[in-house]
Amino acid sequence: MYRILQQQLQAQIGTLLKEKYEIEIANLVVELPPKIEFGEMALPVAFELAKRLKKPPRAIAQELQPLLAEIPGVASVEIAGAGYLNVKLDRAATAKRIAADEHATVGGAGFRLVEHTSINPNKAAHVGHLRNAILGDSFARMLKADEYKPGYETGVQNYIDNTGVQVADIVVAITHLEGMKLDDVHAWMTELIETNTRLDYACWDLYANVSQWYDADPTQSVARKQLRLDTLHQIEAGDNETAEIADLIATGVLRRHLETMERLAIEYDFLPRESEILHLKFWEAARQLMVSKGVLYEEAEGKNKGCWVMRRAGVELAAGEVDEDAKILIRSNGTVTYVGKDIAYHLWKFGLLGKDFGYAKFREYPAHTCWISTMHGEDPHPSYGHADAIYNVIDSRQDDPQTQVKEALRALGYVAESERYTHLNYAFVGLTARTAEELGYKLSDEDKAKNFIEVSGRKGFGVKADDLIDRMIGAAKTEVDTRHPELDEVERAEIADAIGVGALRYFLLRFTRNTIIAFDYQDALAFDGETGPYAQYAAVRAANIFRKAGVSAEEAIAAVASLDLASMLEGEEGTSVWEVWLSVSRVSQVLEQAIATAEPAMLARYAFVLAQQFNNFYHRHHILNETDAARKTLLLATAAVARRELLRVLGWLGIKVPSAM
RNA sequence: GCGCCCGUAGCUCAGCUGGAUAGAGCGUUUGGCUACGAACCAAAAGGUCGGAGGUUCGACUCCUUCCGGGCGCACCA
Repeated sequence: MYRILQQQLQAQIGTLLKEKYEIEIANLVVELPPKIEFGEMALPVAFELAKRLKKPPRAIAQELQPLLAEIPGVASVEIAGAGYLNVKLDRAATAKRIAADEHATVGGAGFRLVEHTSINPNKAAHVGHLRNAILGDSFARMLKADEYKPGYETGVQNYIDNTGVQVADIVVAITHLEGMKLDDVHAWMTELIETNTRLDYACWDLYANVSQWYDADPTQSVARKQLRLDTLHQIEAGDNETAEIADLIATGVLRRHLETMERLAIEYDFLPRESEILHLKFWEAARQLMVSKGVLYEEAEGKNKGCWVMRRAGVELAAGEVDEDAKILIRSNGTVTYVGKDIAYHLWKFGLLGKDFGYAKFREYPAHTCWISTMHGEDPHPSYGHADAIYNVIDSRQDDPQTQVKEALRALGYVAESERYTHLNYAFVGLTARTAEELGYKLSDEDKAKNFIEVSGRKGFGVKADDLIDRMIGAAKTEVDTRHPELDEVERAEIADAIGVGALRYFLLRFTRNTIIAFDYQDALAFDGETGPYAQYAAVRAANIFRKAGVSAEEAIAAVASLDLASMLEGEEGTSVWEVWLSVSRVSQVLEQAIATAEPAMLARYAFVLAQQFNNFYHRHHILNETDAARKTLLLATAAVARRELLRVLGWLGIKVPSAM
């Protein structure tokens, strides 16, 4: 609702400036004043015009003032300070429009492909992977079509590098350190299932072991590295026992990852795998395209002689100069590099490759199917390689290669596509010294002095995702058990689940993307203050009011339409109620901004502000004891709209509200 | 060496395209539960926004430079 009025104001000023002064301003600032007494919207436009019109800002403001007051919904316009135009809204009329759920819509048509999670399927997921998945899942929820975003179509994919070195490492561990053959691997995996042991956890330790083993004996390290390389090549080639073992392990670990993520309400539509990108010869198609357009060329001189390379973004060369910094896509031995394969994959995402995966069903979620890539798929099947815009949730340490892929698209002439290619990057997750020591890691004095300790899969050092989820839910369960002994075990467990997951999701979302998170168990397990449970609690309290009042939230909201609100929203008491409505009205504005900046943290913070606003209101106005019937109706409706929007925003963040807390 | 990111209260972080007295949470001190359940609310203390210049009517925000910290720059994926 706020956004609608804001847009109207901007449009009105725009035409006014054109008619009166023949001036156009690209970005008309309409902001929230620092204090509610100044009104609901403030325009510093007069300052900007002062110089161009050679008039004092106050005089300009005076000329604009009466014209703005004519906008429907605007109660008055005042001039403040040196020339601010402060707009006061018609509170009663605006509140009724909010109650009727009038709001600006966000977004537009087109298919948006969000890729996130993308964990190497060779060991358990850790807290850094959770940041990726929660960020990606929340962003996908923000984009997904609903009444706020009628146009958006989305697909969520999780890229699986099942033929990379990390999988090769785990295969070396299994075949050489553990001495297993294919049959043994089958037996081992069956045993793990029977003893209820997590495969990805077993691999976590094996991976750490083999990583140390490569360099444990200096006389052997060359041979052991060669073994790793040979293993990798066998896996890439396929159709052999090593590749079969790799597939068994990678698929088993992948299933575990999906289970872990489903605990956090994270689901996927499609799992494209590296093995199909190789075997369906995506790269060959991309290579031909790039060569034909002159983007990929063979280097004849310098250190990269004999390689096929691509120019980096923004590089200008004089005639005859050798581009030593060019990105190598094909090595002199003829093999393709990672960025090369990634370019092929991204051409597919935009439907520019002329090839598609085979699709097979892989996992059934309660409401939909998750598909996986195969050579020869099932029919009928969906297809995801036709995106209008893509969002890749990838660690910012991958900024460089991501830029190369984008540059390749641009150089090939797909400029529009490269502009709709968003690398949704984020800083990594480290551990605080306290948490690192708690996990049994011995720290040097140098480490202790740092703000964070880096996790290391090769050392087997980090916080495993399932361990963290277990502890979050466990801590919530302890609280629920003492607070609600009257509820049965199943219900208590459900509530603890919602709280633990809500706390975890909020904890990893509240930081903006480029903030390095130093993960600390103590901070994550806090359920007070700016946390997920705080926001959930506000929604639960609101729901309790309606249960006791004997009316539904919907009825409470509907009752506002026939109420004379004007006097009830003025004065100190009225303003404290109005402030809740004003906060509530900003949903689409915040959502729009959060999508534009790809920053779910903005919505997370807004959810907290809404909850805070509600809690404040809740203490100040005792709704059920209110004797004035009209006032009680307004207070009930206030709680109802606050709850409605809080639920909406928490839904975009993937945070459920439990039945009780 | 080159590129990108960060430096805001004791701690952890917000601060949207430059706008009014720089905001939260935690922690500290104090007050509030026979309640719409205190996973809450209220109040207080706490800041030369890393330093120095500059642009501007106006700078936490833009530019330059310096200091401090992080990450990335391979015929690894």
